[in-house]
Amino acid sequence: MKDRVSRRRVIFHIDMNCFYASVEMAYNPELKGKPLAIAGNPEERRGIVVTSSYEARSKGVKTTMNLWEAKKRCPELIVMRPNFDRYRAASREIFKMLSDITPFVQPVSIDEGYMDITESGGDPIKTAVQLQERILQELDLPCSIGIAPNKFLAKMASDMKKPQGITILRKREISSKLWPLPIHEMYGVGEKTATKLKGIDINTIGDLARKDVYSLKQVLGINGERLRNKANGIDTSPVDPDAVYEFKSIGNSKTLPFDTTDERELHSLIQQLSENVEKRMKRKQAVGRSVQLMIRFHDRKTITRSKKLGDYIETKEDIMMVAHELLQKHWNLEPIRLLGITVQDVEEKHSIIQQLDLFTYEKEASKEKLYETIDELTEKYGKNTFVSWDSQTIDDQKPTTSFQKDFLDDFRK
DNA sequence: TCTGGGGTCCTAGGACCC
DNA sequence: TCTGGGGTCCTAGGACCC
Repeated sequence: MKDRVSRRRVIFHIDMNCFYASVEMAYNPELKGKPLAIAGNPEERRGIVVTSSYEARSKGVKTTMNLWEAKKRCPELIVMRPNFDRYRAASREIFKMLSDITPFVQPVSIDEGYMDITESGGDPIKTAVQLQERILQELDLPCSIGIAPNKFLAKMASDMKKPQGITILRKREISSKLWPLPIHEMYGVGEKTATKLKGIDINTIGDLARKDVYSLKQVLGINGERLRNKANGIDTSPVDPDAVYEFKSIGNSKTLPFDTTDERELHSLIQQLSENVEKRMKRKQAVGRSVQLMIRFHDRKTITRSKKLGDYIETKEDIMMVAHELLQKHWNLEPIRLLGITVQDVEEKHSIIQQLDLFTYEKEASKEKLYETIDELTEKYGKNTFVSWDSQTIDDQKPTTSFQKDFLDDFRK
C-alpha cells in the first residue's frame, strides 16, 4: 500500500458530460436531442449560461456566454434554472459507484473525480467500460473516462473523447497524443499563461515540454517548471480521498441587478450573504477565523479586503459585523456591481473543541482581574483577539465579534 | 445589453521577532 | 552611525478551474 505513489499507477479521471444539462434530460427525457442551456437567473439581465447540451453547443452556445447572446445564436434554445439538489443527488450516486470499485476516490467537483485503481485488480479497460455503462444504465448520464499513469495525464485523456469516451494515455504515447495539442488546451494553462507562452514561441504542449527550464522560469516563475514537468507526463501527486473534507473557505457573492451606491441596499445584501454563509457553515459544522469582503465596482475592478479574527466565528451576526466594518473602511463610494463575503481559515467544529475548552478555562480564570489593560489581555490571549482595540482599559471598548461581546459582558458584570 | 458564482493555490510585500 | 538575514504571520491580489 505504501508503494502506491512510487509504483507504476493506474489512474482514472471521470468527467461527466454536460453534467447539469444531462441531469435535466435524465429527469425529463423530452428534453433529449434539444438545445438546452442551464443558466443562472434567466429573468435577470445578467444571467449567463452555466452548461449547455451538445445540440446547443453546435449552434455556438458556450459556457459563461450571456443569455441574450446565446438566444441570438440559438433562438430555439430552452433555458432552465439550475436545480442544484438534483445535481448533488446525482453526484452522490455517481461517487457511490466509483467507491464500489476502490476506496481511493478523490472528488474534485460535483461532476468530476479521480480514482486510483492500481490495487483493484482486473483489466482497467474492462473496469472503465463497466463503470461507464453502469452510470448510463442506472442514472441515464453520459461520462468520459481517461486512463493514465497519473492524474494529469488521466485528466488530459478524459478530455480527448466526448461524450461517452474512454481514452488511454500511456507514457509512450505522450509525444503522439499529447504534444500536438495547442498550449491553451493544457490543464493548468489559462488565458494569461497561454499568452505569455506564445510570447516565447510556445504554441503546443510539445513546445512546452522541450523548452529549457531557465527561460520558462523567467516567464512563469516556479510554475513554469511545474508545467514543463506535466507536459513531459510527470506528475506524482497522489489521489487523495480526504482532500474533499479539507475545505478552507465558504463564501457567497451576488451581482446586483443594477450597480448601486445605496447604502441600505448594500447592507441588506450583506445581511443576505451572511445568512447564506452561516447556513452553509452550519451544514458543514464549520467555524472560521477570518472574513473577506469582495467588492466589484461598476467598471469590474475588483478588490478584496479581509480581516483575521482572534477567535472562531460561526454566526451571521459576527460575519455581518466584520463585513460591515470592512465595507465602511474600504469603500470609496463608487457604484458597486457585486459584493461577496467569504469566511476563511475554516475548520470543522470538532477539530477545535480542545482549543476552545482551553480558551474558556483561561477566560474564566481571568475574570478575577477586572481592570486589566488591553495590552495585558493581548499578551494572554494572543495578538489578534483584540486586534481592533486600542491600548486602553477595557471599559470603553466596542466589540466586533460575539466572542469580544461575551468577553466584555463578563468583565463588566 | 458583455462577462455568475463556487472554490484552490501561489506570490509578494510589510510587520515583527530573534 | 548604519545595518544582515531568517522565519512567521497577515493582507492583497493574480491565475486557474468547474
